[in-house]
Amino acid sequence: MGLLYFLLSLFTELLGLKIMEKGKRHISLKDLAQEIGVSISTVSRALNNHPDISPEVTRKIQKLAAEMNYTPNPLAMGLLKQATRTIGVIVPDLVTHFYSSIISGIEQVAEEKGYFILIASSNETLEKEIKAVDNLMKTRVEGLIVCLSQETENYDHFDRLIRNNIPLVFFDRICRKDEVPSVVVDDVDAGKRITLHFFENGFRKIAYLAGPENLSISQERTQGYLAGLKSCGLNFRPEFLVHCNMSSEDATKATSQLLDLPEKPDSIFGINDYVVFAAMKEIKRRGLRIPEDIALVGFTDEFHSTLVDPELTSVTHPTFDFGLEAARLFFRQIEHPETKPEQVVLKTKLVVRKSSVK
Amino acid sequence: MGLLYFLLSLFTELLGLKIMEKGKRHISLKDLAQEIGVSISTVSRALNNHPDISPEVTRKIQKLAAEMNYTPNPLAMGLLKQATRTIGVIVPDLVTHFYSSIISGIEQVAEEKGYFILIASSNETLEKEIKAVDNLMKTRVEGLIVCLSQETENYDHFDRLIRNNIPLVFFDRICRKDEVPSVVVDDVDAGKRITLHFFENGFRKIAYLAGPENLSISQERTQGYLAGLKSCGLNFRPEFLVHCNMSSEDATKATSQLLDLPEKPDSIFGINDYVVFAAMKEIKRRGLRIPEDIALVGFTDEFHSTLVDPELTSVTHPTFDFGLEAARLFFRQIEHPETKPEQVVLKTKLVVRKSSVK
DNA sequence: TTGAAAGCGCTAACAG
DNA sequence: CTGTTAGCGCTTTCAA
Repeated sequence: MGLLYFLLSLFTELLGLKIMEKGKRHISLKDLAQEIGVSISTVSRALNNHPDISPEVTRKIQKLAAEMNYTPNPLAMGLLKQATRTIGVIVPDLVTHFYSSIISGIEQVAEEKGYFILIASSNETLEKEIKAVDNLMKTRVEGLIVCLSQETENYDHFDRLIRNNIPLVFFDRICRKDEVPSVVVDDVDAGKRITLHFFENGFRKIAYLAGPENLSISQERTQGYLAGLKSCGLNFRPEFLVHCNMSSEDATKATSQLLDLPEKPDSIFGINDYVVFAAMKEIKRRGLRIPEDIALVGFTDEFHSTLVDPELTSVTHPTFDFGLEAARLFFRQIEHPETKPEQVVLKTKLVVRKSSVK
Repeated sequence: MGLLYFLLSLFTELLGLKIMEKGKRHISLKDLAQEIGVSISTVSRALNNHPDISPEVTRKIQKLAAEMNYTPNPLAMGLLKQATRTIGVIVPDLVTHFYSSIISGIEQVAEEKGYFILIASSNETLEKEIKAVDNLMKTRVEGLIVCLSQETENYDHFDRLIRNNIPLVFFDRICRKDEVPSVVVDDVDAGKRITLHFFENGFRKIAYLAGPENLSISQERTQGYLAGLKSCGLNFRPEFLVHCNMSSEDATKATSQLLDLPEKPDSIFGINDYVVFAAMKEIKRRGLRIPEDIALVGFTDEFHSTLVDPELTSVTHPTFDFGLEAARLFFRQIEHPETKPEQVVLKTKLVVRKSSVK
């Protein structure tokens, strides 16, 4: 470390700077002002290219600022402007490609607008979701972009935000549809399309591993499932609709339940990656073949669908666009607070692979 | 929204509060002071349980603060204390379970200490890594916990931090070993163990899909690989050591290269999830069987190892502990700035599954 | 026991 | 063209 200090002081001397003592982490306007011998406001103006300041002074100040790599203190700016230029994002988990990709989309728009995003995971629990909301609000994010946890049935923690006019956007798993802008996919349509796809490929005993009943996506896809059955002229069998949560364990149990039925289904679709993969493992564990004995379709991402054997037919989301749209809705609120809540519906794609075609 | 406003005003009235106008997002000490009719400093002291303030006043103020759910403005605190209680974390990607889990570990310690973490992804590129460092420093994080991107060979952006005594911790993929505390695993040992494992199971033509040459983990595991070969009495064949980056595409190409050799390897181990899964796909695509024709071992997480077919023998990291240790090293720097940089080495585990046993 | 004032870094209205 | 001042929310001397 001695060497480093030597280098530092050398560097300081070369620039002929008075300040920049050891340990000084950040340069302030005051530092620059003292260095040059003008007032703080002159420095501030110069850096903001205020026309009042003489060109040479401006140049000189900007040069020094660059050399000392001055960056405005966001805390001071935040305090002053009462705006932190930070968005909080809450997702059910960070491992799933789905959310990571959405976050990238949000990030892109945020960056264009000069905003940062603070990411928090609810780990699919209501408790952590509430905590995340509280923590993010404590840090004075300007608003939140959220995908509900699987447990969330009570919305008090969001109602508080709505009451205070704090910008909020829901995506995928949503609530308070009329008060909060949201981005979703055509879940009803997706559920229906899967059902039709099974039917067209000769499957008649179609089962659905739905997620928690409280989730909007579960409900909508169930609607699609029912509509699909109807339009195929198939009867709905209650025992073929099983709810489970988004964990491997629970999904395995639910799959078992289906496979233990006196009359087994010949095809299953599941609501998310964990559910589908768990189903696949359980089916294989029992020595059943996919798709010959049981066909399988899921909602997953490209990468994992083609990783497993057989490759999985699945509904893929336009995840990146999901993020883009969510961020856009967010900034619409920031920039035009009076805009009415809008819901953006994106299209999904059913990508057919081996797991569902005999 | 009309209803919500009504409820808000009702709520306000019930509490008999003068302030809390529409649109007021956050309560300040000033608000509380005005409400009660004391000075700001009295409120501040009361909330900090300063002994000077009379018990009744203290109680009254604390009650009001709770009712109006006052939370101190972290921007103001940060400005004042010159400490944001925020840590920046930079990982190569967010999709891999490995990093998500490490982040959880970091988060746990951070939370205990009352710190927040800001997560950024380098997307395995140097460019985004540098940007992430700059952005995080701009937001005045107190320091960084970093896993290098695969491209990082130049460390200027970190040297700047080191020069300024900004707390820094590297994990897994590290550099500046003597100046910066770090957490790694016994990579040499892991590489050696895999090689021995292959040997013990009858494989003699052992190949290694190494990552980028500049990465510490690549180098160390290569050492282990070489040591392993030696202790088995096998000769090192240069054509069996192939470098590739951490993408599926590149890994597929590298695998092809191995499989195109006049004398193919009978076993391969790869450095990370993407590499291993790409290798698996390519091996299968060519109609080769695993493990009969080619055995496969990788560094992956539990979840994905058991997802694929055949289940994958792999080295798993104690990811959560990784995060815990990294965070601890970080706080050691915050709390005892003079401590010498320390390197923590964690143990890996070789979990044997079907992909490597005939 | 409490209040007034300064200062953390910054901008903007107001003076010169 | 440039400096002075006030204030964003908070803690902490210093005064009373």
